[in-house]
Amino acid sequence: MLQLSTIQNNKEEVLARLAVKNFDGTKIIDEVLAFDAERKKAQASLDNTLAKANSISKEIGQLMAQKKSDEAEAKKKETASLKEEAKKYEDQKTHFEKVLHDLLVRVPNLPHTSVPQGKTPEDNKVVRQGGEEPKLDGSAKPHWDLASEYHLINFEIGNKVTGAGFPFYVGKGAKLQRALISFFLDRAIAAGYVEYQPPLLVNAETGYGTGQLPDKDGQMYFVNEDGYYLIPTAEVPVTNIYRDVMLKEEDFPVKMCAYSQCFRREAGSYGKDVRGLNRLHQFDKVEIVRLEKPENSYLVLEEMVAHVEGLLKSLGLQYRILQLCGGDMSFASALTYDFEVYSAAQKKWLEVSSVSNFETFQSNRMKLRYKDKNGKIHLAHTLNGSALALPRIVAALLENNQKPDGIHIPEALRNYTGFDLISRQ
RNA sequence: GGAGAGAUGGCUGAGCGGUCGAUAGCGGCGGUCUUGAAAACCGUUGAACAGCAAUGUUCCGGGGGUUCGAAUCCCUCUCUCUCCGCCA
Repeated sequence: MLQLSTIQNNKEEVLARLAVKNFDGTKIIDEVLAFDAERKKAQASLDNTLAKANSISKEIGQLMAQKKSDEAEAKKKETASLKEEAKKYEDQKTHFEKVLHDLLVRVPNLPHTSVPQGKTPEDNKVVRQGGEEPKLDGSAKPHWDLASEYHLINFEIGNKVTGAGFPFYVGKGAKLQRALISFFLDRAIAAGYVEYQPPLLVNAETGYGTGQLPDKDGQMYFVNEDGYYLIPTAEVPVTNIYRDVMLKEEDFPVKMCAYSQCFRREAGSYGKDVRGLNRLHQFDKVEIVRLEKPENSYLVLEEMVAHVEGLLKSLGLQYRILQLCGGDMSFASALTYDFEVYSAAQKKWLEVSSVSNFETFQSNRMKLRYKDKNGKIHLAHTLNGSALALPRIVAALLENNQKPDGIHIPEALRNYTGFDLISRQ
């Protein structure tokens, strides 16, 4: 959530930057400012009333100590009207605070000044491209055919046991999953990230902390009985470890990584690009999360991009890095790079990672702060990225490495899989 | 699931319904002493909001209540611990 001071001091700039995300903030920002003024007024009135009541109470205390109970009784009557007044201002204050918060929580983060204007994925900017285009002949098959031909992934039994979007991984398919997870985690750990295994269910407060709520309510699976949400990404539990935490300057950098399964309802996205592994309700992902001082966060973002890029190079996949345009960015992000790998048999680019700097948007919600050397308190910056999401990596690996004798496993993975070829039985 | 105990400042731990934002110890910071360090001694040391400031208000797990006045009494929720039951 944006800081009130940012909105108060730079209203015009805030509106202009929101417009880059195609968000018309004129009405809501005016409301925010108006309600904040009301809130302050109520607070000031309440403070005055309470100050009066407190001083009378003290006098009563002194009178009682001196056994002057008559005078004390007289004083008590004076406070009756103050109590009512205080109650009134208290209610006002609570009301305005709630309204203000509900408004603020609906305003997206400001995009970084470098973010290009745009409405659709076509407006994203290609930053760079790497890897070689896989050479396949006309008989190349998409991964869903390969998956069934080599008995790696079984969508049908997933349909039967749960529903669409919940496949079973089988045999070498399952092993390949495990290999990728271990490979990604080991690379993150080697880069200095501390591994966490987070809970897969979180409470609503946590959902608000990272910005999924209220924006993405309805996209998360919800366990009604206990009020828990299934996590759409490990970012949610891992970043919230630091909710309501006051760090010291020397605690930085904070580098965390986590493997988790991710659950997404994907409501409203049926029909398009959903074949095979392209879009699932449950999938595996290794996430990297960082907390940083504001002055370092954009350097760190580039570092994270380099880390993800290194993974894709190791796997020998052709990839490109996009800077997302305002319209394609998430609610909470200030700057996002997406990674896509080329799927040779489907002849299209598949998103496999998203690396973002949230600046203080999440930390303001979470009260994630640090004290600098002078004891001044600041909000920390939060960043995260997928490193990497498995399903589309698996899709690209299967498709791009299909040869007449089977599917070849990239060198970097062979220590993890224990095999270098998936062949027909 | 049943029974009981508890939640206080960075940590440990006191706290009678009326100068309690809170005793004390540890830790932190500053100083004295020392060539330097340790020890000892002295001082200092929570946060949020409003205000140029003086200052005021709020915060003793969360929420509600009683009272002129609540860390202290009552209700409720959450969490932690102990015992019993169940269990991968």
